[in-house]
Amino acid sequence: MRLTTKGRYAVTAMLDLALHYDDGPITLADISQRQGISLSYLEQLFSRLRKRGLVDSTRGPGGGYRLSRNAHEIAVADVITAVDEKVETTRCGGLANCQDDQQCLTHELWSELSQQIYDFLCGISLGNLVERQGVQEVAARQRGQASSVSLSSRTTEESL
Amino acid sequence: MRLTTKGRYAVTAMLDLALHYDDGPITLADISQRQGISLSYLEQLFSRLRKRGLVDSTRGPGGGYRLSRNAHEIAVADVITAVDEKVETTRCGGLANCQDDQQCLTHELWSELSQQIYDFLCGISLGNLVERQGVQEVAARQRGQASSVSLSSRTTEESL
DNA sequence: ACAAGCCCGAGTAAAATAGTCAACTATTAA
DNA sequence: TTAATAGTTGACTATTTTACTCGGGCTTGT
Repeated sequence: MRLTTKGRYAVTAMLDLALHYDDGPITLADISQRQGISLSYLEQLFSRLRKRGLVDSTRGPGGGYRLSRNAHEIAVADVITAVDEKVETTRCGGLANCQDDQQCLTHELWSELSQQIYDFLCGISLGNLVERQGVQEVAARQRGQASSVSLSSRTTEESL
Repeated sequence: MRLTTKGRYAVTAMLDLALHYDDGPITLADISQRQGISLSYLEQLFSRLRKRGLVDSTRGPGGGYRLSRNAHEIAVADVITAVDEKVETTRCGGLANCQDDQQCLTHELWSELSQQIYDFLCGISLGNLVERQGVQEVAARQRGQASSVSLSSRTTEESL
């Protein structure tokens, strides 16, 4: 299946956006610092998120990103499929041509698993996550430490 | 998450073993031909399956592999975890040290997903699969075509 | 004008995957 | 006792994917 750091980062970043929804447009630099994701990589991810209509962007100073709709209307599955191509466990990508142009012995199994995963991720929205105790705790911690480490050469601060 | 062709091949091969349980020990060459998996690769996989006690082996002519216990007592999850290391979706491998030695914002989510997947794969045994209509059909097809294509340089037949 | 910030595409190093190969050892049939 | 069958092991390798970086644009507020 396709569930990599790309998808994980995207969900984390989107959740960050959800948590700071009231603060107006959020810059990628902010997310980068809070979540420890490189700015360049975030740009790449948000390009896709924007194309899929999950976020709106504002350019220029004071600009940034914000969720395009209510956090409860954005499922984790939406975010992942926006950046990764698929949530699929079959080799053939659901085409059932796995073996000599015919369905392999375990095709059905992987199809079901894919569906299972997809359903699970569809059932959880960013809004759900925001409400969670655990998430709140981590978010509070992140507010505490004023973004100590800078990892990207492109972060705003010239700490080197 | 870790769900690759390695795991898929292993399940397919084990299912083949389950389907041909009554035929006595099954050689890897047989599985290779029926399922289109290279012999060398199967060797690697079965080495692990044996170490995990999922199959018993007999050496020498007439030898081969067989399931170590009833197909209903072997879950798909057992097979996958035997060859792949983990069924885990978190980056940190469940250690919760994802960000600065502390749990990242989405750690909980991926943990739950992992559990979800694991539960699903635990709930399905090789025995369950054998009983399925779809699997029966594919198995019948495989019996029909007397293993037309040989893909490995190491297959027994000297068809070249 | 200029700086903040988004936008975009190409390029790349490292890691993981999917597999190969060769040289064993054990067992059985002839 | 010899030859053939089949499992056993471990090292090695090509390919693919991942996870990025880089450099340059374009927009817009001040």
